[in-house]
Amino acid sequence: MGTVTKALNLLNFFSHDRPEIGLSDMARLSGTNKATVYRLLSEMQAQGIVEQVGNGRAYRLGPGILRLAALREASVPLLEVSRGILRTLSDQTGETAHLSIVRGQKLFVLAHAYSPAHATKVTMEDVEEVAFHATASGLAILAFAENSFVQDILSQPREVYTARTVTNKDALLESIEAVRDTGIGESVGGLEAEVHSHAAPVFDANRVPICAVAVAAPFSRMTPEAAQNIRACLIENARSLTEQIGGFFPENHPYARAA
Amino acid sequence: MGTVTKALNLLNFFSHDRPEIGLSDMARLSGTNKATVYRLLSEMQAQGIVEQVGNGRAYRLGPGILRLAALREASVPLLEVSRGILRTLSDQTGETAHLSIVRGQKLFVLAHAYSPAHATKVTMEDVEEVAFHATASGLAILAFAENSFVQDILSQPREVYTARTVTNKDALLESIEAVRDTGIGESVGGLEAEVHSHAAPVFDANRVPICAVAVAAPFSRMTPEAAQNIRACLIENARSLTEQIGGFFPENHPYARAA
DNA sequence: TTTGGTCGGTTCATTATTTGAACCATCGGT
DNA sequence: ACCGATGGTTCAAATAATGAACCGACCAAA
Repeated sequence: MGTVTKALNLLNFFSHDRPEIGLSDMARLSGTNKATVYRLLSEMQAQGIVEQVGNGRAYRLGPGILRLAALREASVPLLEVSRGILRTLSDQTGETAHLSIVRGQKLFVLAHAYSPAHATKVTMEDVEEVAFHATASGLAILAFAENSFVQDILSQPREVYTARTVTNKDALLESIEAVRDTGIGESVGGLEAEVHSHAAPVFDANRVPICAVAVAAPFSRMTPEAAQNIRACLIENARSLTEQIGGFFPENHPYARAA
Repeated sequence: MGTVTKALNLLNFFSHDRPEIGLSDMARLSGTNKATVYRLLSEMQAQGIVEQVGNGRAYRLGPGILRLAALREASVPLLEVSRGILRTLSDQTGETAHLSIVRGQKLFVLAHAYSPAHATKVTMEDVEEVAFHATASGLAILAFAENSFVQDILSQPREVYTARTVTNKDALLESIEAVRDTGIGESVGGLEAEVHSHAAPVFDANRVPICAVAVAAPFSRMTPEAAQNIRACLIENARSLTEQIGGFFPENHPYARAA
Protein backbone atom coordinates (compact mmCIF):
# COMPACT_ATOMS: atom_id res chain seq x y z
CA MET A 1 0.00 0.00 0.00
CA GLY A 2 1.33 3.42 -0.92
CA THR A 3 2.10 6.01 1.70
CA VAL A 4 -0.52 8.41 0.41
CA THR A 5 -3.20 5.74 0.63
CA LYS A 6 -2.11 4.96 4.15
CA ALA A 7 -2.30 8.61 5.14
CA LEU A 8 -5.72 9.15 3.57
CA ASN A 9 -7.02 5.98 5.16
CA LEU A 10 -6.34 7.48 8.55
CA LEU A 11 -9.01 10.06 7.74
CA ASN A 12 -11.57 7.30 7.40
CA PHE A 13 -11.34 6.56 11.09
CA PHE A 14 -12.96 9.88 11.87
CA SER A 15 -16.71 9.67 12.10
CA HIS A 16 -19.41 11.68 13.77
CA ASP A 17 -19.26 9.22 16.65
CA ARG A 18 -15.49 9.65 16.88
CA PRO A 19 -14.63 13.16 15.67
CA GLU A 20 -11.31 13.30 17.54
CA ILE A 21 -8.65 10.61 17.73
CA GLY A 22 -5.43 10.58 19.74
CA LEU A 23 -2.11 9.48 18.26
CA SER A 24 -1.99 6.16 20.09
CA ASP A 25 -5.63 5.42 19.36
CA MET A 26 -5.07 6.12 15.69
CA ALA A 27 -2.07 3.80 15.68
CA ARG A 28 -4.18 1.05 17.23
CA LEU A 29 -7.16 1.63 14.94
CA SER A 30 -5.07 1.57 11.80
CA GLY A 31 -2.72 -1.16 12.96
CA THR A 32 0.22 1.04 12.02
CA ASN A 33 3.28 1.99 14.00
CA LYS A 34 2.87 5.07 16.15
CA ALA A 35 5.88 6.80 14.61
CA THR A 36 4.45 6.28 11.16
CA VAL A 37 1.06 7.58 12.15
CA TYR A 38 2.72 10.57 13.73
CA ARG A 39 4.59 11.42 10.56
CA LEU A 40 1.54 10.99 8.38
CA LEU A 41 -0.65 13.09 10.65
CA SER A 42 2.06 15.75 10.90
CA GLU A 43 2.28 16.05 7.15
CA MET A 44 -1.48 16.30 6.84
CA GLN A 45 -1.56 18.80 9.67
CA ALA A 46 0.89 21.03 7.81
CA GLN A 47 -1.61 21.05 4.96
CA GLY A 48 -4.58 21.82 7.20
CA ILE A 49 -6.20 18.45 6.47
CA VAL A 50 -6.14 17.59 10.15
CA GLU A 51 -5.51 19.75 13.20
CA GLN A 52 -4.85 19.20 16.86
CA VAL A 53 -7.56 20.20 19.23
CA GLY A 54 -5.70 21.31 22.36
CA ASN A 55 -2.08 21.57 23.41
CA GLY A 56 -0.58 18.31 22.31
CA ARG A 57 -3.90 16.55 22.23
CA ALA A 58 -6.05 14.56 19.87
CA TYR A 59 -6.32 15.09 16.13
CA ARG A 60 -9.43 15.96 14.17
CA LEU A 61 -10.26 16.95 10.61
CA GLY A 62 -8.89 20.40 9.76
CA PRO A 63 -10.15 23.55 8.10
CA GLY A 64 -8.17 22.88 4.92
CA ILE A 65 -10.86 20.37 4.02
CA LEU A 66 -13.40 23.16 3.83
CA ARG A 67 -11.47 25.04 1.19
CA LEU A 68 -11.17 21.94 -0.96
CA ALA A 69 -14.85 21.17 -0.52
CA ALA A 70 -15.80 24.71 -1.50
CA LEU A 71 -13.64 24.35 -4.58
CA ARG A 72 -15.21 21.03 -5.45
CA GLU A 73 -18.65 22.57 -5.02
CA ALA A 74 -17.64 25.43 -7.29
CA SER A 75 -16.85 23.04 -10.13
CA VAL A 76 -19.44 20.32 -9.43
CA PRO A 77 -22.15 21.84 -7.25
CA LEU A 78 -23.58 18.53 -6.04
CA LEU A 79 -24.50 19.71 -2.58
CA GLU A 80 -25.87 23.06 -3.61
CA VAL A 81 -28.03 21.53 -6.31
CA SER A 82 -29.07 18.59 -4.20
CA ARG A 83 -30.40 20.78 -1.43
CA GLY A 84 -32.94 22.19 -3.86
CA ILE A 85 -33.73 18.73 -5.16
CA LEU A 86 -34.24 17.33 -1.66
CA ARG A 87 -36.46 20.25 -0.72
CA THR A 88 -38.61 19.62 -3.82
CA LEU A 89 -38.70 15.90 -3.26
CA SER A 90 -39.71 16.28 0.35
CA ASP A 91 -42.39 18.82 -0.54
CA GLN A 92 -43.79 16.67 -3.34
CA THR A 93 -43.97 13.54 -1.23
CA GLY A 94 -44.58 14.95 2.23
CA GLU A 95 -41.81 12.68 3.53
CA THR A 96 -38.14 12.83 4.48
CA ALA A 97 -35.74 13.00 1.53
CA HIS A 98 -32.00 12.41 1.65
CA LEU A 99 -28.88 12.12 -0.50
CA SER A 100 -26.16 9.48 -0.02
CA ILE A 101 -22.78 9.22 -1.71
CA VAL A 102 -20.62 6.18 -2.28
CA ARG A 103 -17.40 6.02 -0.34
CA GLY A 104 -15.65 2.68 -0.53
CA GLN A 105 -17.80 -0.13 0.85
CA LYS A 106 -20.24 2.22 2.52
CA LEU A 107 -22.73 4.94 1.78
CA PHE A 108 -22.75 8.26 3.59
CA VAL A 109 -25.76 10.49 3.97
CA LEU A 110 -24.61 13.94 2.88
CA ALA A 111 -27.80 15.97 3.09
CA HIS A 112 -31.45 15.64 3.93
CA ALA A 113 -34.73 17.55 3.99
CA TYR A 114 -37.78 17.08 6.17
CA SER A 115 -41.36 17.72 5.23
CA PRO A 116 -43.71 19.59 7.55
CA ALA A 117 -46.65 17.60 6.19
CA HIS A 118 -46.80 15.04 8.98
CA ALA A 119 -46.04 15.08 12.67
CA THR A 120 -44.41 11.66 12.49
CA LYS A 121 -41.52 11.47 10.09
CA VAL A 122 -38.32 9.57 9.52
CA THR A 123 -35.55 11.57 11.18
CA MET A 124 -31.91 11.45 10.28
CA GLU A 125 -28.69 13.27 10.77
CA ASP A 126 -26.11 13.92 8.07
CA VAL A 127 -22.94 11.88 7.55
CA GLU A 128 -24.52 8.72 8.74
CA GLU A 129 -22.74 5.69 7.49
CA VAL A 130 -25.04 3.06 6.03
CA ALA A 131 -24.55 -0.34 4.42
CA PHE A 132 -25.35 -1.03 0.78
CA HIS A 133 -27.38 -4.19 1.25
CA ALA A 134 -29.84 -2.76 3.76
CA THR A 135 -30.83 0.46 2.02
CA ALA A 136 -32.84 1.51 -0.97
CA SER A 137 -29.99 3.82 -2.01
CA GLY A 138 -27.46 1.03 -1.82
CA LEU A 139 -29.51 -1.27 -4.06
CA ALA A 140 -30.23 1.56 -6.48
CA ILE A 141 -26.52 2.22 -6.90
CA LEU A 142 -25.49 -1.43 -7.09
CA ALA A 143 -27.97 -2.02 -9.89
CA PHE A 144 -26.02 0.30 -12.18
CA ALA A 145 -22.52 -0.11 -10.79
CA GLU A 146 -19.67 -2.09 -12.34
CA ASN A 147 -20.04 -5.79 -11.80
CA SER A 148 -16.71 -6.07 -9.99
CA PHE A 149 -17.89 -3.48 -7.52
CA VAL A 150 -21.12 -5.37 -6.90
CA GLN A 151 -19.17 -8.58 -6.34
CA ASP A 152 -16.88 -6.77 -3.94
CA ILE A 153 -19.76 -5.44 -1.90
CA LEU A 154 -21.66 -8.71 -1.89
CA SER A 155 -18.62 -10.70 -0.83
CA GLN A 156 -18.43 -8.69 2.40
CA PRO A 157 -20.23 -9.94 5.53
CA ARG A 158 -23.67 -8.37 5.84
CA GLU A 159 -24.89 -6.94 9.08
CA VAL A 160 -28.45 -7.62 10.22
CA TYR A 161 -30.17 -4.44 11.38
CA THR A 162 -33.80 -5.52 11.69
CA ALA A 163 -35.89 -8.64 11.37
CA ARG A 164 -36.51 -7.62 7.76
CA THR A 165 -32.90 -7.01 6.71
CA VAL A 166 -32.23 -9.07 3.60
CA THR A 167 -28.81 -10.71 3.73
CA ASN A 168 -29.26 -13.61 1.36
CA LYS A 169 -27.03 -13.03 -1.66
CA ASP A 170 -29.44 -14.44 -4.22
CA ALA A 171 -32.32 -12.43 -2.82
CA LEU A 172 -30.19 -9.29 -3.02
CA LEU A 173 -29.17 -10.03 -6.60
CA GLU A 174 -32.82 -10.49 -7.42
CA SER A 175 -33.68 -7.11 -5.87
CA ILE A 176 -30.86 -5.52 -7.81
CA GLU A 177 -32.16 -7.10 -11.00
CA ALA A 178 -35.58 -5.62 -10.27
CA VAL A 179 -34.06 -2.16 -9.88
CA ARG A 180 -32.70 -2.42 -13.42
CA ASP A 181 -36.31 -2.64 -14.63
CA THR A 182 -37.84 0.05 -12.46
CA GLY A 183 -34.94 2.43 -11.87
CA ILE A 184 -35.91 2.47 -8.20
CA GLY A 185 -34.31 0.70 -5.25
CA GLU A 186 -36.55 -0.28 -2.38
CA SER A 187 -36.00 -1.22 1.24
CA VAL A 188 -38.89 -2.29 3.43
CA GLY A 189 -37.70 -1.98 6.99
CA GLY A 190 -34.25 -3.25 6.09
CA LEU A 191 -32.27 -0.67 8.04
CA GLU A 192 -34.85 0.70 10.46
CA ALA A 193 -38.02 -1.10 11.42
CA GLU A 194 -41.22 0.57 10.20
CA VAL A 195 -39.34 2.60 7.56
CA HIS A 196 -40.09 2.04 3.90
CA SER A 197 -37.58 3.69 1.57
CA HIS A 198 -37.36 4.23 -2.16
CA ALA A 199 -34.24 5.51 -3.92
CA ALA A 200 -33.02 6.44 -7.41
CA PRO A 201 -29.37 6.54 -8.51
CA VAL A 202 -27.65 9.68 -9.78
CA PHE A 203 -24.92 9.40 -12.40
CA ASP A 204 -21.74 11.26 -13.28
CA ALA A 205 -20.39 12.20 -16.69
CA ASN A 206 -19.09 8.64 -17.16
CA ARG A 207 -22.53 7.15 -16.49
CA VAL A 208 -21.24 5.77 -13.19
CA PRO A 209 -23.67 5.97 -10.24
CA ILE A 210 -22.09 8.24 -7.65
CA CYS A 211 -24.93 8.94 -5.30
CA ALA A 212 -28.62 8.32 -4.76
CA VAL A 213 -31.63 10.37 -3.76
CA ALA A 214 -34.10 8.63 -1.49
CA VAL A 215 -37.44 9.14 0.20
CA ALA A 216 -38.08 7.45 3.54
CA ALA A 217 -41.58 7.09 5.01
CA PRO A 218 -43.23 5.17 7.83
CA PHE A 219 -44.98 1.94 6.83
CA SER A 220 -48.33 3.40 7.81
CA ARG A 221 -48.31 6.01 5.07
CA MET A 222 -46.84 3.87 2.30
CA THR A 223 -50.01 3.15 0.36
CA PRO A 224 -49.70 1.97 -3.25
CA GLU A 225 -50.68 5.45 -4.42
CA ALA A 226 -48.07 7.12 -2.20
CA ALA A 227 -45.41 4.70 -3.42
CA GLN A 228 -46.40 5.40 -7.00
CA ASN A 229 -46.04 9.12 -6.45
CA ILE A 230 -42.69 8.72 -4.68
CA ARG A 231 -41.29 6.60 -7.49
CA ALA A 232 -42.29 9.12 -10.13
CA CYS A 233 -40.85 12.02 -8.14
CA LEU A 234 -37.62 10.16 -7.53
CA ILE A 235 -37.05 9.41 -11.19
CA GLU A 236 -37.76 12.99 -12.15
CA ASN A 237 -35.49 14.49 -9.50
CA ALA A 238 -32.70 11.97 -9.98
CA ARG A 239 -32.67 12.88 -13.65
CA SER A 240 -32.64 16.57 -12.81
CA LEU A 241 -29.75 16.19 -10.37
CA THR A 242 -27.84 13.99 -12.81
CA GLU A 243 -28.21 16.59 -15.52
CA GLN A 244 -27.32 19.49 -13.30
CA ILE A 245 -24.01 17.94 -12.29
CA GLY A 246 -23.22 17.13 -15.90
CA GLY A 247 -24.00 13.42 -15.78
CA PHE A 248 -26.00 11.01 -17.94
CA PHE A 249 -28.28 8.07 -17.35
CA PRO A 250 -26.59 4.92 -18.68
CA GLU A 251 -27.93 3.03 -21.71
CA ASN A 252 -29.42 0.25 -19.61
CA HIS A 253 -31.36 2.61 -17.36
CA PRO A 254 -35.11 2.19 -17.96
CA TYR A 255 -35.60 5.95 -18.13
CA ALA A 256 -32.58 6.71 -20.29
CA ARG A 257 -33.52 9.17 -22.98
CA ALA A 258 -33.36 7.86 -26.49
CA ALA A 259 -29.87 8.41 -27.88
CA MET B 1 9.58 16.58 1.31
CA GLY B 2 7.38 13.67 2.33
CA THR B 3 5.29 11.82 -0.19
CA VAL B 4 2.05 12.77 1.52
CA THR B 5 2.96 16.44 1.43
CA LYS B 6 3.80 16.13 -2.23
CA ALA B 7 0.45 14.51 -2.95
CA LEU B 8 -1.56 17.03 -0.98
CA ASN B 9 0.33 19.88 -2.61
CA LEU B 10 -1.02 18.74 -5.94
CA LEU B 11 -4.47 19.65 -4.69
CA ASN B 12 -3.37 23.25 -4.24
CA PHE B 13 -3.04 23.65 -7.98
CA PHE B 14 -6.79 23.38 -8.35
CA SER B 15 -8.53 26.71 -8.16
CA HIS B 16 -11.80 28.10 -9.39
CA ASP B 17 -9.96 29.41 -12.43
CA ARG B 18 -8.45 25.99 -13.05
CA PRO B 19 -10.89 23.38 -11.71
CA GLU B 20 -9.54 20.58 -13.93
CA ILE B 21 -5.92 19.69 -14.59
CA GLY B 22 -4.51 17.05 -16.93
CA LEU B 23 -1.73 14.69 -15.93
CA SER B 24 0.97 16.38 -17.99
CA ASP B 25 -0.14 19.84 -16.91
CA MET B 26 -0.05 18.79 -13.29
CA ALA B 27 3.46 17.40 -13.75
CA ARG B 28 4.56 20.70 -15.26
CA LEU B 29 2.85 22.83 -12.63
CA SER B 30 4.30 20.87 -9.75
CA GLY B 31 7.69 20.33 -11.33
CA THR B 32 7.41 16.62 -10.59
CA ASN B 33 7.91 13.62 -12.81
CA LYS B 34 4.82 12.56 -14.67
CA ALA B 35 5.03 9.00 -13.38
CA THR B 36 5.15 10.27 -9.83
CA VAL B 37 2.22 12.58 -10.36
CA TYR B 38 0.29 9.74 -11.90
CA ARG B 39 0.87 7.49 -8.93
CA LEU B 40 -0.03 10.19 -6.44
CA LEU B 41 -3.20 11.13 -8.30
CA SER B 42 -4.14 7.48 -8.67
CA GLU B 43 -3.85 6.90 -4.95
CA MET B 44 -5.93 9.96 -4.23
CA GLN B 45 -8.44 8.92 -6.86
CA ALA B 46 -8.89 5.56 -5.14
CA GLN B 47 -9.84 7.51 -2.03
CA GLY B 48 -12.25 9.81 -3.87
CA ILE B 49 -10.11 12.87 -3.18
CA VAL B 50 -9.76 13.50 -6.90
CA GLU B 51 -11.64 12.04 -9.84
CA GLN B 52 -11.26 11.99 -13.60
CA VAL B 53 -13.75 13.94 -15.56
CA GLY B 54 -14.14 12.02 -18.84
CA ASN B 55 -12.63 8.91 -20.40
CA GLY B 56 -8.93 9.21 -19.67
CA ARG B 57 -9.16 12.94 -19.23
CA ALA B 58 -8.25 15.60 -16.74
CA TYR B 59 -8.42 15.31 -12.98
CA ARG B 60 -10.48 17.41 -10.62
CA LEU B 61 -11.34 17.38 -6.93
CA GLY B 62 -13.48 14.38 -6.01
CA PRO B 63 -16.64 13.72 -4.02
CA GLY B 64 -14.72 12.17 -1.12
CA ILE B 65 -13.81 15.71 -0.10
CA LEU B 66 -17.48 16.41 0.56
CA ARG B 67 -17.79 13.64 3.08
CA LEU B 68 -14.77 14.84 4.99
CA ALA B 69 -16.02 18.41 4.90
CA ALA B 70 -19.43 17.34 6.20
CA LEU B 71 -17.67 15.48 8.99
CA ARG B 72 -15.52 18.49 9.82
CA GLU B 73 -18.65 20.63 9.86
CA ALA B 74 -20.32 18.16 12.19
CA SER B 75 -17.57 18.54 14.77
CA VAL B 76 -16.63 22.19 14.20
CA PRO B 77 -19.55 23.85 12.44
CA LEU B 78 -17.60 26.86 11.18
CA LEU B 79 -19.46 27.25 7.92
CA GLU B 80 -22.91 26.62 9.30
CA VAL B 81 -22.40 29.08 12.11
CA SER B 82 -20.64 31.63 9.93
CA ARG B 83 -23.50 31.81 7.48
CA GLY B 84 -25.72 33.06 10.25
CA ILE B 85 -23.04 35.48 11.41
CA LEU B 86 -22.50 36.84 7.91
CA ARG B 87 -26.22 37.28 7.41
CA THR B 88 -26.45 39.24 10.66
CA LEU B 89 -23.38 41.28 9.88
CA SER B 90 -24.61 42.16 6.45
CA ASP B 91 -28.06 43.10 7.77
CA GLN B 92 -26.63 45.23 10.57
CA THR B 93 -24.27 47.13 8.30
CA GLY B 94 -26.16 47.13 5.02
CA GLU B 95 -22.97 46.01 3.27
CA THR B 96 -21.33 42.86 1.95
CA ALA B 97 -19.91 40.55 4.64
CA HIS B 98 -17.52 37.67 4.07
CA LEU B 99 -15.44 35.03 5.85
CA SER B 100 -11.86 34.11 4.91
CA ILE B 101 -9.73 31.26 6.21
CA VAL B 102 -5.97 30.96 6.34
CA ARG B 103 -4.41 28.41 4.05
CA GLY B 104 -0.63 28.65 3.86
CA GLN B 105 0.52 32.00 2.55
CA LYS B 106 -2.93 32.98 1.30
CA LEU B 107 -6.43 33.64 2.47
CA PHE B 108 -9.48 32.05 0.89
CA VAL B 109 -12.97 33.49 0.97
CA LEU B 110 -15.19 30.64 2.15
CA ALA B 111 -18.57 32.33 2.41
CA HIS B 112 -20.25 35.67 1.95
CA ALA B 113 -23.55 37.47 2.36
CA TYR B 114 -24.96 40.44 0.49
CA SER B 115 -27.23 43.11 1.87
CA PRO B 116 -30.28 44.27 -0.08
CA ALA B 117 -29.92 47.74 1.48
CA HIS B 118 -28.13 49.36 -1.44
CA ALA B 119 -28.19 48.90 -5.18
CA THR B 120 -24.42 49.29 -5.39
CA LYS B 121 -22.50 46.77 -3.33
CA VAL B 122 -19.20 45.00 -3.24
CA THR B 123 -19.66 41.71 -5.06
CA MET B 124 -17.59 38.60 -4.57
CA GLU B 125 -17.58 34.94 -5.30
CA ASP B 126 -16.52 32.26 -2.85
CA VAL B 127 -13.12 30.58 -2.81
CA GLU B 128 -11.35 33.63 -4.04
CA GLU B 129 -7.71 33.61 -3.16
CA VAL B 130 -6.48 36.84 -1.63
CA ALA B 131 -3.15 38.09 -0.30
CA PHE B 132 -2.55 38.90 3.37
CA HIS B 133 -0.94 42.30 2.92
CA ALA B 134 -3.71 43.81 0.80
CA THR B 135 -6.77 42.87 2.83
CA ALA B 136 -8.36 43.87 6.09
CA SER B 137 -8.78 40.18 6.95
CA GLY B 138 -5.11 39.49 6.32
CA LEU B 139 -3.96 42.28 8.61
CA ALA B 140 -6.47 41.29 11.28
CA ILE B 141 -5.10 37.76 11.31
CA LEU B 142 -1.43 38.74 11.16
CA ALA B 143 -1.89 41.00 14.18
CA PHE B 144 -2.62 38.00 16.40
CA ALA B 145 -0.64 35.31 14.61
CA GLU B 146 2.66 33.79 15.70
CA ASN B 147 5.58 36.06 14.99
CA SER B 148 7.33 33.48 12.83
CA PHE B 149 4.23 33.29 10.65
CA VAL B 150 4.14 37.07 10.27
CA GLN B 151 7.83 37.09 9.31
CA ASP B 152 7.16 34.35 6.78
CA ILE B 153 4.35 36.26 5.15
CA LEU B 154 6.17 39.56 5.13
CA SER B 155 9.31 38.04 3.63
CA GLN B 156 7.34 37.05 0.53
CA PRO B 157 7.12 39.40 -2.46
CA ARG B 158 4.00 41.55 -2.30
CA GLU B 159 1.79 42.05 -5.28
CA VAL B 160 0.44 45.52 -6.09
CA TYR B 161 -3.28 45.42 -6.84
CA THR B 162 -4.25 49.09 -6.85
CA ALA B 163 -2.61 52.48 -6.50
CA ARG B 164 -3.39 52.26 -2.79
CA THR B 165 -1.97 48.82 -2.08
CA VAL B 166 0.47 49.10 0.82
CA THR B 167 3.60 47.04 0.21
CA ASN B 168 6.11 48.78 2.43
CA LYS B 169 7.07 46.39 5.21
CA ASP B 170 7.33 49.02 7.94
CA ALA B 171 4.00 50.52 6.99
CA LEU B 172 2.42 47.06 7.15
CA LEU B 173 3.98 46.37 10.54
CA GLU B 174 2.58 49.66 11.73
CA SER B 175 -0.91 48.76 10.49
CA ILE B 176 -0.60 45.41 12.22
CA GLU B 177 0.41 47.14 15.42
CA ALA B 178 -2.66 49.34 15.14
CA VAL B 179 -4.87 46.26 14.82
CA ARG B 180 -3.57 45.05 18.18
CA ASP B 181 -5.10 48.15 19.75
CA THR B 182 -8.41 48.20 17.93
CA GLY B 183 -9.03 44.53 17.18
CA ILE B 184 -9.96 45.57 13.66
CA GLY B 185 -7.95 45.30 10.43
CA GLU B 186 -8.57 47.89 7.78
CA SER B 187 -7.88 48.12 4.06
CA VAL B 188 -8.69 51.28 2.12
CA GLY B 189 -8.74 50.30 -1.51
CA GLY B 190 -5.79 47.97 -1.07
CA LEU B 191 -7.19 45.07 -3.06
CA GLU B 192 -9.95 46.69 -5.09
CA ALA B 193 -10.14 50.39 -5.84
CA GLU B 194 -13.07 52.17 -4.18
CA VAL B 195 -13.56 49.38 -1.63
CA HIS B 196 -13.05 50.09 2.06
CA SER B 197 -12.92 46.96 4.21
CA HIS B 198 -12.86 46.25 7.93
CA ALA B 199 -12.18 42.83 9.42
CA ALA B 200 -11.95 41.09 12.79
CA PRO B 201 -10.06 37.86 13.51
CA VAL B 202 -11.73 34.69 14.78
CA PHE B 203 -9.81 32.35 17.08
CA ASP B 204 -9.69 28.62 17.72
CA ALA B 205 -9.41 26.77 21.03
CA ASN B 206 -5.67 27.46 21.11
CA ARG B 207 -6.22 31.22 20.72
CA VAL B 208 -4.75 31.03 17.23
CA PRO B 209 -6.47 33.17 14.57
CA ILE B 210 -7.89 30.80 11.97
CA CYS B 211 -10.19 33.02 9.98
CA ALA B 212 -11.61 36.52 9.81
CA VAL B 213 -14.99 38.08 9.27
CA ALA B 214 -15.03 41.23 7.19
CA VAL B 215 -17.35 43.92 5.89
CA ALA B 216 -16.60 45.56 2.54
CA ALA B 217 -18.25 48.80 1.43
CA PRO B 218 -17.76 51.38 -1.31
CA PHE B 219 -15.78 54.49 -0.32
CA SER B 220 -18.85 56.65 -0.85
CA ARG B 221 -20.77 55.12 2.03
CA MET B 222 -17.90 54.80 4.50
CA THR B 223 -18.69 57.76 6.71
CA PRO B 224 -17.13 57.91 10.19
CA GLU B 225 -20.46 56.86 11.67
CA ALA B 226 -20.80 53.92 9.29
CA ALA B 227 -17.25 52.83 10.07
CA GLN B 228 -17.95 53.07 13.78
CA ASN B 229 -21.00 50.86 13.41
CA ILE B 230 -19.14 48.34 11.28
CA ARG B 231 -16.31 48.06 13.79
CA ALA B 232 -18.70 47.45 16.67
CA CYS B 233 -20.66 44.85 14.73
CA LEU B 234 -17.48 43.08 13.65
CA ILE B 235 -16.15 42.77 17.18
CA GLU B 236 -19.45 41.46 18.42
CA ASN B 237 -19.85 38.92 15.65
CA ALA B 238 -16.23 37.81 15.66
CA ARG B 239 -16.59 37.07 19.36
CA SER B 240 -19.82 35.19 18.75
CA LEU B 241 -18.28 33.07 16.00
CA THR B 242 -15.17 32.44 18.07
CA GLU B 243 -17.29 31.24 20.97
CA GLN B 244 -19.56 29.12 18.84
CA ILE B 245 -16.64 27.16 17.38
CA GLY B 246 -15.15 26.68 20.84
CA GLY B 247 -12.40 29.28 20.58
CA PHE B 248 -11.14 32.10 22.79
CA PHE B 249 -9.86 35.61 22.26
CA PRO B 250 -6.16 35.71 23.20
CA GLU B 251 -4.90 37.64 26.23
CA ASN B 252 -3.51 40.47 24.14
CA HIS B 253 -6.77 41.05 22.26
CA PRO B 254 -8.24 44.42 23.23
CA TYR B 255 -11.68 42.90 23.69
CA ALA B 256 -10.55 39.79 25.56
CA ARG B 257 -12.85 39.13 28.48
CA ALA B 258 -11.27 39.51 31.87
CA ALA B 259 -9.82 36.16 32.90
C1' DT C 1 -1.90 8.69 -45.24
C1' DT C 2 2.04 10.05 -43.24
C1' DT C 3 4.34 12.81 -39.79
C1' DG C 4 5.07 14.91 -35.48
C1' DG C 5 3.49 16.41 -31.44
C1' DT C 6 0.68 15.83 -27.79
C1' DC C 7 -1.86 13.06 -24.40
C1' DG C 8 -2.61 9.42 -20.32
C1' DG C 9 -0.47 5.55 -18.73
C1' DT C 10 3.38 1.88 -17.77
C1' DT C 11 7.92 -0.20 -16.82
C1' DC C 12 12.06 -1.20 -13.93
C1' DA C 13 16.67 -0.48 -12.07
C1' DT C 14 18.37 3.05 -8.94
C1' DT C 15 17.73 5.68 -4.95
C1' DA C 16 15.86 7.96 -1.24
C1' DT C 17 12.15 7.62 1.90
C1' DT C 18 9.44 5.18 5.04
C1' DT C 19 9.37 2.15 8.75
C1' DG C 20 9.25 0.32 13.64
C1' DA C 21 11.52 -1.04 18.06
C1' DA C 22 13.16 1.28 21.56
C1' DC C 23 13.43 5.44 24.00
C1' DC C 24 12.08 10.20 26.22
C1' DA C 25 9.46 13.50 28.96
C1' DT C 26 5.06 14.42 30.70
C1' DC C 27 0.71 13.75 32.61
C1' DG C 28 -3.11 11.79 35.73
C1' DG C 29 -4.79 8.48 38.71
C1' DT C 30 -3.82 5.20 42.71
C1' DA D 1 6.23 7.73 44.53
C1' DC D 2 4.70 4.80 41.49
C1' DC D 3 2.44 2.99 37.37
C1' DG D 4 0.68 3.09 32.92
C1' DA D 5 -0.93 5.89 29.93
C1' DT D 6 0.01 9.72 26.58
C1' DG D 7 2.44 12.52 22.46
C1' DG D 8 6.73 12.80 20.45
C1' DT D 9 11.71 11.37 18.77
C1' DT D 10 15.63 8.55 17.10
C1' DC D 11 18.27 5.63 13.75
C1' DA D 12 19.61 1.38 11.28
C1' DA D 13 17.14 -1.69 8.27
C1' DA D 14 13.73 -2.43 4.87
C1' DT D 15 10.70 -0.87 1.66
C1' DA D 16 8.51 2.13 -1.28
C1' DA D 17 9.16 6.26 -4.29
C1' DT D 18 11.41 7.86 -8.27
C1' DG D 19 12.34 9.20 -13.24
C1' DA D 20 14.05 8.23 -17.96
C1' DA D 21 12.45 5.83 -21.43
C1' DC D 22 8.72 3.69 -23.60
C1' DC D 23 3.77 2.57 -25.30
C1' DG D 24 -0.43 3.18 -27.88
C1' DA D 25 -3.96 6.48 -28.85
C1' DC D 26 -5.28 10.68 -30.49
C1' DC D 27 -5.27 15.03 -33.11
C1' DA D 28 -3.81 18.50 -36.47
C1' DA D 29 -1.00 19.78 -40.16
C1' DA D 30 1.21 18.51 -44.21
